[in-house]
Amino acid sequence: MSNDKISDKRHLRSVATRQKLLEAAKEVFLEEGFQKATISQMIKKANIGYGTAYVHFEGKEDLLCVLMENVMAQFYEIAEISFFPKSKDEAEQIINKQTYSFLKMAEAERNMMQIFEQAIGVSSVISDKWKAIREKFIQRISMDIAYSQQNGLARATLNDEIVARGWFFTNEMYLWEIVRNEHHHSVEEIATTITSLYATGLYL
Amino acid sequence: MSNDKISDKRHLRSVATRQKLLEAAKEVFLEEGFQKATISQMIKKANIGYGTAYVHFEGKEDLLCVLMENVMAQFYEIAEISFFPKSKDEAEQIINKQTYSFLKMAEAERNMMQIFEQAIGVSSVISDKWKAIREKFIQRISMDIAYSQQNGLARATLNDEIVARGWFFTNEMYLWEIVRNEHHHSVEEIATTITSLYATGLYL
DNA sequence: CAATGAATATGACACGATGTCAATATTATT
DNA sequence: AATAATATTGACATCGTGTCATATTCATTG
Repeated sequence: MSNDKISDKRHLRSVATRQKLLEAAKEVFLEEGFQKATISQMIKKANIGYGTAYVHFEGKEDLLCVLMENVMAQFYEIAEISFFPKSKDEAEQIINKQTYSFLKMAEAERNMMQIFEQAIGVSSVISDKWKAIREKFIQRISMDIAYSQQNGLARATLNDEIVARGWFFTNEMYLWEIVRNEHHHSVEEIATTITSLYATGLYL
Repeated sequence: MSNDKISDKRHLRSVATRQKLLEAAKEVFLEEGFQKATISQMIKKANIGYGTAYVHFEGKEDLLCVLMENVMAQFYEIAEISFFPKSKDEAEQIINKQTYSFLKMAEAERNMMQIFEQAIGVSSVISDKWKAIREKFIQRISMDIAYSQQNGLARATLNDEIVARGWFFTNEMYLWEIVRNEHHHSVEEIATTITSLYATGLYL
């Protein structure tokens, strides 16, 4: 009766095993990568019964979704950065900051982002999660471009959505390069270079 | 003795079964997608013994590699388009043409490219094939940028490789959008818009 | 506090896909 | 005709998955 569920011993045990499994899953994912990782490995490492895993999660994908929740939330935060520039230079400055934050996520969360990238190629559930993030960014960027065009800062002849998608694509692909540690330049240099190219191309 | 292998009945039979399997594989891939497609299905459709498949190919991935050979060759051809502009306008024109050819491939080979994209996310062999194509393009674009910079046509302050990668990434992501039929604009409009943005940003 | 019921955990099982291999069949050569 | 080389075959072992009937643990009720 008191505290509803908190003091329910069964519920407490349930939460604990769920947590054990999540931690084991993270370890296995990081050791094996998404594809080679198996539920069986995670179950062994978590010291629970085989069937128990399926009580708490639907499978590998579901497990990873939960493990990536906080990272995905951070992306949504970055997408929300406000954008009301009064000049071309201010616009470039804001964009540069956003791009930098975006790419820095790749470094900060590299390990799990590597798993995430592998999973995107395999699991439609995970892929959809990332697509939602992508569309969120593109929608925001489109609005930013439209705002700049209405204020006479940006070339109005260009279709905002096409530009927004193209711009995000550059950012996204660099993100994955950095995640894979395959980038040959500093994140700062990449951010400033692509931002400069973009701002010069779009703004007047 | 005559014609070495052409008139070898055994060899002829071998080539025929290999071909039967390739054709069956293509059908199954297109019906089921890369992930759901199974070797067993292909074998059944080709009317050959189970083990026979593994004599000719190492597995699904290997099969798809062969099926994509001609498409991949076409990408390499597009990458080779010569680039010696004498003005900003001429540069934009050449770039637009190349981008258009590139994106048109997505439409022309949509069905198999869809399978290819799925496979890239799953198979490291296929993924490497695409990475090689990507690096080929980026290398060529880098050279083109350096050429323009040396001739005073393009902003020399920008790092050519960073710009080249960013530019190709935009192209590539649009390619996959078109492959998936998820683009909301005509290929022409996409090509001219992103080219205009790029050329304005890079050229003087 | 015993008994009943609900929530949780368990592992044996059936299924489907893969790749291998010893045996077989077909064709070439001697 | 015998032998060798090449190509084909399907049964088998293996592995990962997801389900489900059963068992266990805990809460509630009379």
